[in-house]
Amino acid sequence: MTTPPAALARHTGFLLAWVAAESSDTYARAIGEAGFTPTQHGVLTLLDADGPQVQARLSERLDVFKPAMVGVVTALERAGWAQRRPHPTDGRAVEVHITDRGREALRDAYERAQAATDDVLGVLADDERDTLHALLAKVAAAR
Amino acid sequence: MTTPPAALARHTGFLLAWVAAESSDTYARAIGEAGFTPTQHGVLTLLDADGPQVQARLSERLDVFKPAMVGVVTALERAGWAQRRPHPTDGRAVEVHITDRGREALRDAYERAQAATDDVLGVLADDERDTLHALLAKVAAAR
DNA sequence: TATTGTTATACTCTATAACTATA
DNA sequence: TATAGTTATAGAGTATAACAATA
Repeated sequence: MTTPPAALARHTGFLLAWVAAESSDTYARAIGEAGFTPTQHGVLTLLDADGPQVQARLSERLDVFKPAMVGVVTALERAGWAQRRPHPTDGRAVEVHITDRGREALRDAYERAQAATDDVLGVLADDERDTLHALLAKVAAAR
Repeated sequence: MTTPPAALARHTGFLLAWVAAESSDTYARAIGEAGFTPTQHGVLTLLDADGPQVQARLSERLDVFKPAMVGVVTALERAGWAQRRPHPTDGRAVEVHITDRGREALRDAYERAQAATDDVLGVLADDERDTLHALLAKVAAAR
C-alpha cells in the first residue's frame, strides 16, 4: 500500500493504526536484521533498563501470554543474550538476566531501530516530532 | 496491560504502536457490536465513499490479500450490506456495490467508532487532537 | 487454594500456490 | 502471456486448558 484512502484517513483512529503499522513493519525489519523479533527486543530492553525479572512479570508488562514468553526467553538464552537463573527465594520462579552480549546486541538493534523510526517520521520537523511524542505519551499515560 | 513500561515509552515508534494497539482494540470492539470486523468496515467505507469497486482494487487499497478479500465480501453479501454484480465490460471481474442496508449499518458503526476514539483520545484537548491528526496525516501522506 | 513455568492444543490471521475463466 | 476471482493449504501468532512443583 502506498498511501491511505482519503475516506478512511479522515478518522484519527484509522490514521493512528495505519501509521503505526508502517512504523511497526519498518521497525520489525530493522531489528530483524539484528536478529531480534519485536517481543525479544522488548524483553531484553526491559531487562537492560530495570534489571533481572521473573517471567511472569515480563509477560504482564509486555502483555504477552505466559506460554509464549517461554519460547521468547528460550530463544534469547540460545542466542546468548539472556540467562535463566533460579529465583533466590521463590523456588517456583525463574529470574531472567541480560548478558553482556545481550547488551551489545541491544546497542546494535537500538541504532537500527532509530534509523527505522527516522525513515518513517523523517518528514516531521524536530519540534513536530517532539509534539507527536508528547501527545502519544499523554494518551498512553491516561490508560 | 495498564500503561507502557517507561524504558520502552522513550521510543516514539513504540509509543505509536502501543497507542495504536489500544485504539485498534477499542475500535474493533465498538464496530464489532455493530456486526463488523475491521476489514469489513474498511471495505464498506470505501464502497460508500468512492462507489462500486472491483475486488482487486479493494484488496490493493486496504492492503488485504486477494484470497482474504473473497471471504470479506462474501460476509458483507450475506449480511445484506453489499452485492456482487458482474463487471459491465470485464468478464473476469466482479463489481462490489454497497446496499441501502449497508449504508445504515455504516452509520451505526460510525457512531460507535467515534465513541471508541473519544474513549482513547479523550484525554487530549480539541486542539491537541487536531494537532495529532495533522501530524499523523503528514506522516501518512509522505509514504 | 493460588501461582510459576511448562507442555499440548486449538484457533485465528496471514501468506503462498495453483486453478478457471477471461483478457 | 497476464489478470480477476477463487479454492486449498501452509504457516505464524495468539489464546486456552491442564499439569508439576512450590508457595
